[in-house]
Amino acid sequence: MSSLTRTSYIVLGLVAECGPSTPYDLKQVVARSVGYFWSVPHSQLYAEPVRLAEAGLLHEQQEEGGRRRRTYTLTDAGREALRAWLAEPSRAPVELRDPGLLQLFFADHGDRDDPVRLAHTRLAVHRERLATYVEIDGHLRETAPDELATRTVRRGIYAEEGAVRFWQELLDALTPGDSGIPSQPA
Amino acid sequence: MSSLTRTSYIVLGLVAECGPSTPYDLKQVVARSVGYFWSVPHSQLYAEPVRLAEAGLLHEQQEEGGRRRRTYTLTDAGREALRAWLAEPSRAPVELRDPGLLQLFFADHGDRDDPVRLAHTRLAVHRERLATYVEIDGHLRETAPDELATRTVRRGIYAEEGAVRFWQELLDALTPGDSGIPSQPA
DNA sequence: GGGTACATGTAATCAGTTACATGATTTA
DNA sequence: TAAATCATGTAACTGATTACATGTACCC
Repeated sequence: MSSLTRTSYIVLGLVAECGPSTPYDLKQVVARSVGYFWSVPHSQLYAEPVRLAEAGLLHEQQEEGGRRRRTYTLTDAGREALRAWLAEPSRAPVELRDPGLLQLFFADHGDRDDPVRLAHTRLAVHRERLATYVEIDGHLRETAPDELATRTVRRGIYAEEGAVRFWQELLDALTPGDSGIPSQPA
Repeated sequence: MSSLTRTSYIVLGLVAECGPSTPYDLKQVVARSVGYFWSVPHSQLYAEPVRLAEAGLLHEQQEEGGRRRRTYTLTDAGREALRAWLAEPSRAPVELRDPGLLQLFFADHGDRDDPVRLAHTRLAVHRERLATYVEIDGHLRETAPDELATRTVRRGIYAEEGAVRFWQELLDALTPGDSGIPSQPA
């Protein structure tokens, strides 16, 4: 019964948000919300509610017939646990955990041209992600401009912009004068 | 013998970088380099080299007397594994995993004034981290301006700047007109 | 010479990942 | 009606976290 994990609060929060939910419901919601910045493998969305139910923070109800789906509801204790967590702002630092950055960090031990390819690859990844966020942002600004949760996507946008800037600068530094135009015109 | 993890490559990379190392050496190095963006608990720095040695990627040598410290060296196979990993740019996305952002995401289910306190707390955390990076950056620009690994700290700087911007904007939005100067001068 | 911090490791637990498995719908 | 995809779960493994434990050096 060790203290609750981040996953626990994600589940509690989502059940609070969405009302009674099955693990599959949670999976769906995660995939188009929190999952962008904090992924949870679907097997955890089956395992974690079981733990939370044991701890009395969720109520579990199982279908009689058919698939015997389990539906989870927030208990009062669960709601209280969520409030308590929210009331205590975390001081934990963000870890970037950027796989590309890791590869750059050790690039001295690879081949000469790895970093250029790395920068190209990473630029593509981040640009794609940035585009996704911008689109979501535009959509949310229309449909739910005031909600706090809506704001979170801006955090992603700034982060991706920083990443794009970083890799672009690296690329510029690594390919000096390479503008696509031959430097010695024939 | 499942495929190598990120931790594996961190260990391989650090041993490549630092030469023969004990787990404690690795712990020290991690704490003032990679650890800033990809932490590794020290117990892993004991466990992982054992696995890598079994896989033939590190060579293990144990002291005879005293503490019987174990020192690890890169084997040819290890060097090759590192090269191979570096040659294949990761396409995996970065996950922000910002605990504060998680709390903001679910803030609707907490108390009214949680978000303001959250923003203050997070601003402090990110400003502090930003200052650290700026200092490291200044130092590295003098001592090792060319190395690629040196560049990684800029990634951190941009990321922290984005974070500061985000939380500051949130704070501004939540405390409109609160400039420290009373709005109705007496 | 007693406390405190650094150095060095092990053990137990548990969360997370991966893989497997199968029933229900849709679609071609 | 076969194939593909969605829905719904379980099982096994293993890496990561936490806690424990002890030796050594330094400092007051």
